[in-house]
Amino acid sequence: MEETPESTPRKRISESTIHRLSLYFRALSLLEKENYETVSSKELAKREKLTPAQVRKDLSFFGSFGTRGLGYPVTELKARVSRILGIDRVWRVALIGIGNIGSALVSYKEFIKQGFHIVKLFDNDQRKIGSNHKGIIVSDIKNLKTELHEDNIEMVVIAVPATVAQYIVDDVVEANIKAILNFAPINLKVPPDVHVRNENMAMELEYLSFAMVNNHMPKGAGKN
Amino acid sequence: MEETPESTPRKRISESTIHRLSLYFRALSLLEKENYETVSSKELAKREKLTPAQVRKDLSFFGSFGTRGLGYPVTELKARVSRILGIDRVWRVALIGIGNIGSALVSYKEFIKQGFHIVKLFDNDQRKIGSNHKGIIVSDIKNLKTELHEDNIEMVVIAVPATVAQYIVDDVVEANIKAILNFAPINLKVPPDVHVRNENMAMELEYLSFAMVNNHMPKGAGKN
DNA sequence: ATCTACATGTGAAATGCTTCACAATAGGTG
DNA sequence: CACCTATTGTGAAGCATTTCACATGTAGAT
Repeated sequence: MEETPESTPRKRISESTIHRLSLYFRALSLLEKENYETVSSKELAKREKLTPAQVRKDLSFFGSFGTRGLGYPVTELKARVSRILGIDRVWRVALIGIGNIGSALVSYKEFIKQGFHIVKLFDNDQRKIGSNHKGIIVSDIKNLKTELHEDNIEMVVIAVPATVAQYIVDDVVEANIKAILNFAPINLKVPPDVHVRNENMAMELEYLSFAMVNNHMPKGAGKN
Repeated sequence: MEETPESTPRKRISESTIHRLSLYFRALSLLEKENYETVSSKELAKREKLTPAQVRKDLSFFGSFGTRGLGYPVTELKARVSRILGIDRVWRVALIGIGNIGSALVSYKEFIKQGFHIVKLFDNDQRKIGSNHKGIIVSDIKNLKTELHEDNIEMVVIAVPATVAQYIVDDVVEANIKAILNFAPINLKVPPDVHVRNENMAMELEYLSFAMVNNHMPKGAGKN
């Protein structure tokens, strides 16, 4: 049979597909631990509450990784998915804002597991600057631009209050960073070539609230 | 002109619309602080990087809140959106797992602001049980079921390791809780009438990673 | 060698979501 | 009052995503 290497696809891949790739990755990691050699789209779908057709279609955007009658080879597919997601490498990440959220993220295991290494911390609070968090010394945010550059940072996580987030992002953008994960509940303005993803933890609680007061049935209810 | 009270709509509201309601709410809160009396769909859209048509369509699912030629009354629309989302009230929330993430969430301001009151904490670690976090004493997870019930908890936030999350959720479900926000990177199995929303912070970094290695243009790039 | 069971990969259909475009209408101006 | 500008609310069109359904292919059993 022919090798089909995963490749950058011609068509634009949807946001949902990319998010599902993350789900496949985590399911495959587990399957690998459980010593599965192959897995069907059906099983993969069941584990992440998706449909088999969706799993197959998602994967098919990137190549043809399975064997008819058998399914997908777990270890190999995991490697391919991690390659597609770009997490088959280490990313150098800086974290700005060592408050509640920031402190939690420094020790967040899932980041490390997936190659996101927080190697730099920034804050503006004199009591925090110079202190040590998990082996990293907190830098003064005044030196943001120069230090981001000197340390070859590729991604930045913003965990500062909404009121100052935009000013900080402006500096981050000037430091030529192209990927920002934002925890501040505000819409950041950046140039068109900078990627921003927002993490808004209250939003999902609001969704639950909405669902409760509107008897919104959970997705997939009544399918089993 | 006629009053159009917001009402539970006939059609199923999409997940994206609900999430955008959260964005409208936060934009309106800001506009209110800035003493705007009215706001157009155009301005609202600009502030949250959406399109005016989308704003109008989203709102129209719930009623007719604006005035042609003028826009929407800020304070009133905010009140209506918060009512639609069910955040015009207090929700009694329990938080399970007082690790990195859990500790951060106890002090997370956005929750309180929107009516999500964490009134109960649980952990299984003897060193943590009995300790005081922001005025709340950590309970033993052994008493989960009874205490959730006795304290009229309506929502639960799960911030425990993935390996034990399912066991805990089983108890939560038995305690008749219908809304769960899950921070563990695992797909929780629950009965069809229980709402689960997942918060996976690594997922958004993976998206950024994908975007970077695939020169995936940011959404909306080239529109300005 | 043939048959059966299983499962992928994929066009095409179905469904869902977003954007368009315009009638309706409010408010201001002369 | 007539007119002009601004902006909503909404069917309908356009576009995107999901699901269907089946041809294709593999492995194992007899």
